Amino acid sequence: MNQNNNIENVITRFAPSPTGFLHIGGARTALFNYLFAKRNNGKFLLRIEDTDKERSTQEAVDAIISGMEWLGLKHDGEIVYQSERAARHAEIAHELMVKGAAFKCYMTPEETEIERNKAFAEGRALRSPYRDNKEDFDKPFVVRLRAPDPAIEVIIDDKVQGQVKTIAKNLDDMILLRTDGTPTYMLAVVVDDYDMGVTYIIRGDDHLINAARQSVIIDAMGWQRPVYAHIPLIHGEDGKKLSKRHGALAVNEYENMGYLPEALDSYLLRLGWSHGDLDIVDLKEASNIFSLSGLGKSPSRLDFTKLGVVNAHFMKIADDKRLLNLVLEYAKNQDVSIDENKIKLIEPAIKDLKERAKTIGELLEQTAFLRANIPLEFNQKSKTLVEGEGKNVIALAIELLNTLIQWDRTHISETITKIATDRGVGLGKIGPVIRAALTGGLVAPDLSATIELLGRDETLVRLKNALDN
RNA sequence: GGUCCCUUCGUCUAUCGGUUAGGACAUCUGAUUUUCAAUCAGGAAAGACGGGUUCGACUCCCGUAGGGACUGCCA
Repeated sequence: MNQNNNIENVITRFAPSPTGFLHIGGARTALFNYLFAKRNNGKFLLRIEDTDKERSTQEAVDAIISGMEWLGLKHDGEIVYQSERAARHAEIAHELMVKGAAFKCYMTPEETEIERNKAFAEGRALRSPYRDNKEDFDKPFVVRLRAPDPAIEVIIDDKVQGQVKTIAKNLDDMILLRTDGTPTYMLAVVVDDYDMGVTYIIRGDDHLINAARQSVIIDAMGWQRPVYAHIPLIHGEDGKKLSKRHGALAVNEYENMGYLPEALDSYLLRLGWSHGDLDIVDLKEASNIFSLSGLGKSPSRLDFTKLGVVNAHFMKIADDKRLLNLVLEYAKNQDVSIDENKIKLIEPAIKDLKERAKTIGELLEQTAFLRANIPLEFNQKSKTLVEGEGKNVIALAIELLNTLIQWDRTHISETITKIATDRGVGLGKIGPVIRAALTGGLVAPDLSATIELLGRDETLVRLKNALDN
């Protein structure tokens, strides 16, 4: 890629509030911010927006951090905790008051409610009766932003949404400092983004109107506005808002379901972003080509079938040892115990089995034929196959395989063909019988591969057992 | 209620006024076949609706319908 195409001085951030796990929508937002920073050799910062002490929890903070780690979205620098910056936020609020851009509002909650209803009825945003008051009272107060005159147009140039105009009558005198003097989100984001040097803000379009509100603060302070890119939200499979009903919101649930992080990254990337006909793109490649112009304006739906396909792709190219460990871990979570000698059987088989599985869970299922114990449980079909005439086939198989010198699928395949030839029948008569004897009906790879993977000892034991059955 | 955003095959999307509207997944058909997959070949499948602008609109404008967001001393 042409490094000269870099945009200078790119600093992005992901700023989740720790009120729950890292969900799929947040993960995508983080991903876009990460990629945009990487593409431009910039920085990707992480800030925890924990100004709401009631709802923020340490567990949520941990979940977000571990979720991002799992996805491979490493942030630069130290994590900024918004709650630790309250004094700085208050300082700016006071500066805004000095500039006349903010004021003390003494409305009680009841009075506010009445004003709000009035504004609602008039089709405009809340304005405080104290917005022009200069007098100090000995009463509890909040600090509000003095919204621009009603007729003024606040314009946001958004990289995704284009130019979005908001008429100021729809902008409220929003609260900057609560009665207890603590900052609200609206103030905190602006101050933190400024202090952190954030130049590009990529976030959900539920914040689109907030950009207008926040720009009022930025302008009042005489700061430079960041570049905005408001991306559409992700919807559930039914096209409705993503909610718990759709299940699987938290990224760690995807991990538990047996998806690979690089697959989730790749899938999420294509939800709302495109680059011509490119489909499956890994993080490394995306880091070279990601651009804001590839972002779409319309919301997209989650599609687990497609996620499965993408996951299958990444499983095929994943390291076998890593997959083995993931399978073992998955099995443990499912209370499936696998003893050492079975693991020895599974390890070399991963290479073949991963070609046939969409998830780690399916990969575990694929190992079932290896994990089966003697005597095998035969399903109805295989039971019939290993009886009667089938016994002769099995007997011959035992004889030939027993003396086979090179135990690999090529030679095994030759042996099976020989059995068919010896008995004067087609492979179709032989294969199913041996397969039934070896697996009892469980799914398995190609027959010769199955035999190779089972190994000589296990193969012969299973065949003899089927014979004695 | 008000303001803002969105609308191309079932799904993710390409198209940046002129294309037989392309790709991927799913689906269907065929090939392969020793289970289940995988794989290969081929098919069907779309511009929400109604007006404009233009020689020409998926593309630009307006309206309608549908979906979404915001409208907190939450973020």
